[in-house]
Amino acid sequence: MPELPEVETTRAGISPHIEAQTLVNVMVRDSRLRWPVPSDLAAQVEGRRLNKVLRRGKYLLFEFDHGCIIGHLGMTGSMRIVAHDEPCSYHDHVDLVFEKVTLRYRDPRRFGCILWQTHPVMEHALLAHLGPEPLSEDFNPVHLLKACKGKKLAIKSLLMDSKKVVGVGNIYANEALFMAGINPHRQAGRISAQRLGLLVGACKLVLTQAIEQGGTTLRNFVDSDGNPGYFKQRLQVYGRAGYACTQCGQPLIESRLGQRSTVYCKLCQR
DNA sequence: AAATTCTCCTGAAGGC
DNA sequence: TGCCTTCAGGAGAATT
Repeated sequence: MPELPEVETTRAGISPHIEAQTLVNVMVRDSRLRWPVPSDLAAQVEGRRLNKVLRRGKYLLFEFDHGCIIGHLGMTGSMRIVAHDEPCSYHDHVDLVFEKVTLRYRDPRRFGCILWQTHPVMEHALLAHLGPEPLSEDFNPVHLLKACKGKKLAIKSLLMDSKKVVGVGNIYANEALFMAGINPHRQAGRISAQRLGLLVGACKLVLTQAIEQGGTTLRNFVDSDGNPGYFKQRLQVYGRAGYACTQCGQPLIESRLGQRSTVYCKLCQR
């Protein structure tokens, strides 16, 4: 399930292969994604030169002079560079055919999207109200303290709210809260500034490490070359319910928080 | 306004 | 072996 590190791994993997190339053909085999692939997508971009592949949160932005293709991998999406004659298979919904290679979008569960936005791209409804990037200076203890002030919802839910900070999904929210020693169920407004500062640092560290490892492969995430990520070996709590806490040895607890699997140590996280 | 629940979807995993 | 049920979850939309 792609989170920010997986999306960044994808962006870094595909961009050198397609930047500065002309997009010669858009092939939509199945437009039924989270939102329909725009029927005018081909007309917008065919024959145009791709400038850069950017990322905002978990959105990939394929930037042309006049606008951007906005892509999201949802739960099970992936984008790979393939040869023009590579046979496609079930769930390979969209191909962006460039001069030298094809970018292939695959998404079995179809929770992702492929959209078009004429510049300025950040005015798109999906992008306009996003919080700061977690690895930027704008995500800092003061920002998080302000976001948490007076809030009664669980800190984990707040951390996963893209209006507060983008890119922190379920896996890394669990991991960051463990690293910071904070119980995921604790009300956001009832955490000291100092501990929120620790949490900011934990988010940055866990995301940075995951990017260095090429992301986390749980079920079917593969990067742009079809390789899995290796961060799974580093996970401390996610997927380890019932197993021993790496700090104190007590069995880790699993609970549900906003329909999300939440794993933590009752002793180490308060 | 804030918080919670619902919704989309398919493959994997577990039970019998 | 095979069919059935349950579960996973990104995040916007709908509801409380």
